[in-house]
Amino acid sequence: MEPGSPDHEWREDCAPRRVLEIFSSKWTSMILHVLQSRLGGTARTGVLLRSLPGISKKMLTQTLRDMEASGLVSRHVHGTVPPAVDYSLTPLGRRFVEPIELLYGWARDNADALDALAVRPKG
Amino acid sequence: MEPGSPDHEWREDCAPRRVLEIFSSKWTSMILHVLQSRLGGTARTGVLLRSLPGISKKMLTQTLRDMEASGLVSRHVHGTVPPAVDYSLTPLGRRFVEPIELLYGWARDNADALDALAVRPKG
DNA sequence: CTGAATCCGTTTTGATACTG
DNA sequence: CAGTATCAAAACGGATTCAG
Repeated sequence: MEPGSPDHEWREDCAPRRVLEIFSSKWTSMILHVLQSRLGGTARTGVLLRSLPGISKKMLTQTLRDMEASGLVSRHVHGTVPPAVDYSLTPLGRRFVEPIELLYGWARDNADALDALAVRPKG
Repeated sequence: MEPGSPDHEWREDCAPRRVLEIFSSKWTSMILHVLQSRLGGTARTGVLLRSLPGISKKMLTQTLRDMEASGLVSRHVHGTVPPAVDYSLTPLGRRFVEPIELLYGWARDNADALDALAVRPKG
């Protein structure tokens, strides 16, 4: 066989690679998941913060800003004291919940394979 | 309702987060995919390089080293001239191909949602 | 051909303290 | 409570050089 031809021409802007970009942002998919688990797909900042052990306030805000710019969530500010802000899934955001739940579902069903992974989470 | 309890206690070492680590490495899942598409789950360095437009030799080698340490691939050196090295999926690696194909399949079926994403790939 | 080892700059992530 | 500023560390990634 002539192995010369790169048949797996994965263009840099192909669909799978675009999806990967969502998962390559450390917190984006987890935020979408938490929002999805809430009635109305909405949660306040503090809820998100407490639902994601390990995230810092800065990364949460930063990631939410990026997600808003991408059209995945919408931001709602209530003019109250003390301040209250909540974030909701947009219709686009709701679509991306699907592959995320698919992936997380596989993970829960295959925890044993993950235990076999020789690499521990960072530490 | 008392909203005080963080019911979505996502421990930092839970299964979904462990899977995310694979996808948060830019090339890991793509390498697994290319290997899976080959008979025997094996490919030589040059094939991988040509199959993944945009990857550099350095990142390929580095990622493959990490994957070997994680137990996802095995490295085989042929004592020939010129040198020949190929990489194969381990049984563990084959398991992780499943969620990857799941995700890529969703991406291919939902390219329209990806087009709607306001954020373009980097450039 | 494979791939290790530099140097270097960019991007991402994160801890901490601070403002309204 | 929500968000910002600052500083630091880590990951990422290209270019180059060297070796088997």
